[in-house]
Amino acid sequence: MKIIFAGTPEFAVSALSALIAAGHQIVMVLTQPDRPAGRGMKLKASPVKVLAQQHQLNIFQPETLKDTKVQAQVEAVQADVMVVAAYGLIIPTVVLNMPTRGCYNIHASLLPRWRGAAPIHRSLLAGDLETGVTIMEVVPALDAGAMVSKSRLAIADTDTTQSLHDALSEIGAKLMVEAMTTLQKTGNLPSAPQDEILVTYAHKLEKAEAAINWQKSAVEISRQVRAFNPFPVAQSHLKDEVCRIWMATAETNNSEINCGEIISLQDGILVACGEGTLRITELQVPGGKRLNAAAFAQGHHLQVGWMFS
RNA sequence: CGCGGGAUGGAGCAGUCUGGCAGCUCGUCGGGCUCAUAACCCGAAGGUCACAGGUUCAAAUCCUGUUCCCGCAA
Repeated sequence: MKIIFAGTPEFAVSALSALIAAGHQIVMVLTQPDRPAGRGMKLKASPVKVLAQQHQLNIFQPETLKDTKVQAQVEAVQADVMVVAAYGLIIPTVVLNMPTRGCYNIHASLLPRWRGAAPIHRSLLAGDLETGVTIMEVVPALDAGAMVSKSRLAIADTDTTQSLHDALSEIGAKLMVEAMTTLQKTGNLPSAPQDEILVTYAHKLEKAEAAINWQKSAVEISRQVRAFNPFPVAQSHLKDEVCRIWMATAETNNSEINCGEIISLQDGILVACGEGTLRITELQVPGGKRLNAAAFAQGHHLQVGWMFS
C-alpha cells in the first residue's frame, strides 16, 4: 500500500520505522518544518525527518496544510492511506479525504479518556492505574474518530512519562502495523465510535504546574515528579536555589514536621509532605548534572531540618 | 552570534573576586575497636586543577582561543 506518514517527535519514530520494516511503501513523510531549538537556537530537524532522511524517503515540511498548493503536492502522490502520529499540524478535511482508504492516528491513551496534547502526562498525574494506545480514524474534531484497536498498559508507581512514552511508542507502532496489514488484506478496518460521555481532555502541560506544593500528599507529589520527567521536570526551591526533582517515591509514614522540611538523609532525601513523606532519589540544580540523592547531599552539605519551598 | 552557569584525585563540591604549600564531605586500600553494623578511631594511596597559548619571580586563580557539560528560553 502507498502510505503517507505524518509525524514529528520521537513518539512517531518507532511507528515509521515499523511501517518501513513491514515493507509498506512510504510515498511521502509529512513532518513539521525545522525549528530553532536547543541552546543557541539553531534549526533542528524533527526526529521523524532524521529517520526519513536515513531511508531516503520523500520528505515534505509545509508550514501549513491549508495552502492549496501544498494540498496539490500531497494529492499528487496518490496515497492509499495516511498514518498520523503526533504530527502537530491541523489536517484539513480535503486532505483527510485524499487517501482512498482513509487516515488513521496513533493516540497514546485509552480513548475516549485523555483526548488531546498530553495524554501520557495527564494519565500519570491523575493516578490512572493503566494507560494504553488507541488506533482510530482521523476526523476533523480533535482525537474524536472511531476506534479501530486498542492496547492496554499498566502504570507502575515507578513509571515516568519517559518510560511510558517509550513503551507506548513501541506498542503504538505494533498496533498500527497490524492495522495496516488488516487493511491491506481485507480492504477495510472495522471501527467503533467513542462514547462521548466518557471523554476527558488532556491539556498541554503548563510550566507553572512544575512547581511542587509540599502541602499536597506525597503520593500526589510523586506522581507530579514522575509525570514531569523528562520534561519540564518538577521544581522546588532549596536555600534560594532552584532545584529540579527528577525522581521520587512516596512513603506512607506521617510525621509532625513542617511540610517541605528534610527529615532524613538516609537512603535518599526524605521530605515531609502534607500527607506522608517523599523520598527524593534524583535531583539537579542549574548548571549541575542530575545527581543521585547521596551525591547531591554531599556536594551541597545538606542537613536534616533544611526546607524545600 | 538568544540569555546564563560549569569543567579541580574514583563521586560530589570549596578554593578563582584579592595570583603565593592542592583542600572538604564521601568512596577505595591497610590497621584498630566492636557480639555486631552503612557506626567509630588511626593511617595510606590516588591530581597534567578540561585543552592550547599568553602575562608573571610565581597561575586552579589574570588575559585570549578551543572543546565538552548544564540551566533558561523556544
